[in-house]
Amino acid sequence: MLVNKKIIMRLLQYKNVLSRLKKLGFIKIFSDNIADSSGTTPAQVRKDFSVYGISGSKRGGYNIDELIIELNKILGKDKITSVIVIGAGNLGAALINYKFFEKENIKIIAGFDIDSKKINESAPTPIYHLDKMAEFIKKNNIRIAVITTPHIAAQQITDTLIEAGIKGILNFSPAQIKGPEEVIIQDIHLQTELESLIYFVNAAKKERP
Amino acid sequence: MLVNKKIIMRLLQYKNVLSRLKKLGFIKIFSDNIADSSGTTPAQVRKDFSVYGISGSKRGGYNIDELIIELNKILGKDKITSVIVIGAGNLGAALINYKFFEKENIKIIAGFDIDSKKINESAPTPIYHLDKMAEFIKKNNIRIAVITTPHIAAQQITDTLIEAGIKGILNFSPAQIKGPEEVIIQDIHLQTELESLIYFVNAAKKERP
DNA sequence: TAGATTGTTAATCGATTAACAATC
DNA sequence: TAGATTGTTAATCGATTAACAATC
Repeated sequence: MLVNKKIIMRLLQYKNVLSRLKKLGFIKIFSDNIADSSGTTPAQVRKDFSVYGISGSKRGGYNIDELIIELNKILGKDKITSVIVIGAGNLGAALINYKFFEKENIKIIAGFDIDSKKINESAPTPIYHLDKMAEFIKKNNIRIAVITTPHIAAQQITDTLIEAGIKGILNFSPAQIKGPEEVIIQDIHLQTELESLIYFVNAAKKERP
Repeated sequence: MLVNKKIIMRLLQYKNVLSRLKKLGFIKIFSDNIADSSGTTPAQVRKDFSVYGISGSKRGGYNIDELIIELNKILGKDKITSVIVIGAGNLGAALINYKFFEKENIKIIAGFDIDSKKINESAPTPIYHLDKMAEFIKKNNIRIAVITTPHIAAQQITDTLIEAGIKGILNFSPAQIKGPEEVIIQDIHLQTELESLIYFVNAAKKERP
């Protein structure tokens, strides 16, 4: 499944970077500029564009408005996607209140938790009890869920989510959750990311003390 | 730099998975078990072990205790690493209060923010004003920082961090921050991750509607 | 024009997978 | 022993990079 995740991640990154460069007043842009502000190389940028049939003008670079439109078309960023968050602990609550998503047509419309202290059905983004999750997904036709629960709960919640119709899961729990092939599961292991950073810093220190 | 990030991420994952399997009572373990609970393949597990000189016994698999010890040795998980978090907004506050790190010898010892409302120097993990950051880093010999500030502030904070002695940065801001080659910068683009998940779910829907 | 940049092909590089001999 | 699993080599696969002709 994740065959071309890397290229899609880069295209999304280009799109996000271009919006910012546009705000700064850029009208024309070169593969070199894009690469620099996306953390990749000009050759990579041109290659990615080539694969998806995006072309600029030789010598003149790319028109930033046209580029953004083309990327948005490829990336299907035309309609709003509703997302729910399972687990309203520290991380879950943070994501629920994260403002950056809405700009990109992503709307977190509800949170769910098993702890009655966390529940607040009248908040701007309501937090419901886990019991109401399956029904909510079906009623609102939700396809995407974010899991921020502890390890122990993750697989059971995954099963319920998929049963109710969820097709994509962003998993922040350390659990290796499993589902049928057609459901897409992407993991973000915060702990492992931080551990690997520490590893490489220590390794570099050993090399040149 | 990130040459072998993938293999280190997997070794860390194995280690984390093994601790859990140990708690479940496993004494011997096979590459097959490890692969299954880490989301990889048995061949990959054996290959990774082979690269780092870890061996088990043919037919008998691996002794879980010995394996954990070897992995911890390779991964340098013997001493506690202190980490600071810059930005005490939703995400920053969540990470500061995230309990899962401490088990892995990672201690978040302070947060920093520019907003005086966020400051609380007497909290269990104190939040200081940004002005005190450089001095704090030097005084406490901090090497690792996590950035959760908005885009606009990220590069300037990065410069200050590096100037003060930080060697590794985990960057949650959407900015492409830059530093000297010897400083390790790892990005986690939450927005892009979620967008890519949505992309693939939509793409799959088109394939089989 | 001269110089710079695109677009694409071919070469390289590295990581994963397959396969299987060794052996417990 | 027979069967299962490791450890390692070779084959495959895919992604990145280099190079350069086309051309604005």
